[in-house]
Amino acid sequence: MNIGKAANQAGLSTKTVRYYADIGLVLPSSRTQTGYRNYDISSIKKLVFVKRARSFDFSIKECRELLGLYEEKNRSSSDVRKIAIHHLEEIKRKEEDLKKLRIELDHLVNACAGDDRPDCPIIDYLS
Amino acid sequence: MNIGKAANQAGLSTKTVRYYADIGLVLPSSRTQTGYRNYDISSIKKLVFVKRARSFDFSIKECRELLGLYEEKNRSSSDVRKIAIHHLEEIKRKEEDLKKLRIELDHLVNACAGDDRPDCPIIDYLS
DNA sequence: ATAATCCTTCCATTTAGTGGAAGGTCAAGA
DNA sequence: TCTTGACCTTCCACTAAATGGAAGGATTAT
Repeated sequence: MNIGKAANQAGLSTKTVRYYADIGLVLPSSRTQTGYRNYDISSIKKLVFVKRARSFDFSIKECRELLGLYEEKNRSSSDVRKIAIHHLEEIKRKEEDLKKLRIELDHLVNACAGDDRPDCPIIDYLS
Repeated sequence: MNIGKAANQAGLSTKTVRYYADIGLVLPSSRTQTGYRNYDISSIKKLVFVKRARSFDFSIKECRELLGLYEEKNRSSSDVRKIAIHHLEEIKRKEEDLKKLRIELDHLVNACAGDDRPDCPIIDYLS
């Protein structure tokens, strides 16, 4: 399968699939004599896997690890879980941070008249 | 004041302060004959302002706008509020996204035994 | 005088792609 | 068979917001 079709199947852009090949994350199964990348079922499954993992905001590095475990049939689920928990903690931290920001910014926005006068609690707070 | 002291006052690294000067966000008030950047009180206040705005996750572009309004004494607070509201919406969206991710990933992590067997709901979900 | 600690500029690196240019390949229709 | 359009290739530049480091000049302290 050409890169275009493969990308389509995986819901990725050709640019992204080429990028994943460049960084050795998901290699095409082969190349044609004229240099076109070929993707077989197995490699497309890997593209889909990465696409899903990325949608969970796993980094490329983590995707690489998960993909390794995905392929390793005698893996330990604890290894997968470890990566997921670490990422989950990261997500929780970010969520907390955003929540704090949101609450504080919400206060400021509510305190601001938002009219044509210059007085502004938002500016005051930042000053 | 030298860049080192200025950065210290503002709670930023010299690298960052130099970067802000490079991109024209906060320029030093002058230069010595030998090329050292000078920061006066006013420019240090701007550094602090940017530092606080950045801590709210305002982008550099937004910081530039806010800084402009900060300096414009006959501003309308509505202009400030507009920027803040826009940013607030962005934060809310990100927070929502993270929440969804967190809940879903939490389910997966809980469903995973995390032992030495290969069976793994996390891998299954991504496959 | 010299050493330590500043400061300068410039270049590379980070993340995860995206955009575009220049040019080769392939399949279909006239 | 030729051409046209839609593929594909590689390579380079750009994004955001810094950060790290190298090479070398300036200042301060001993």
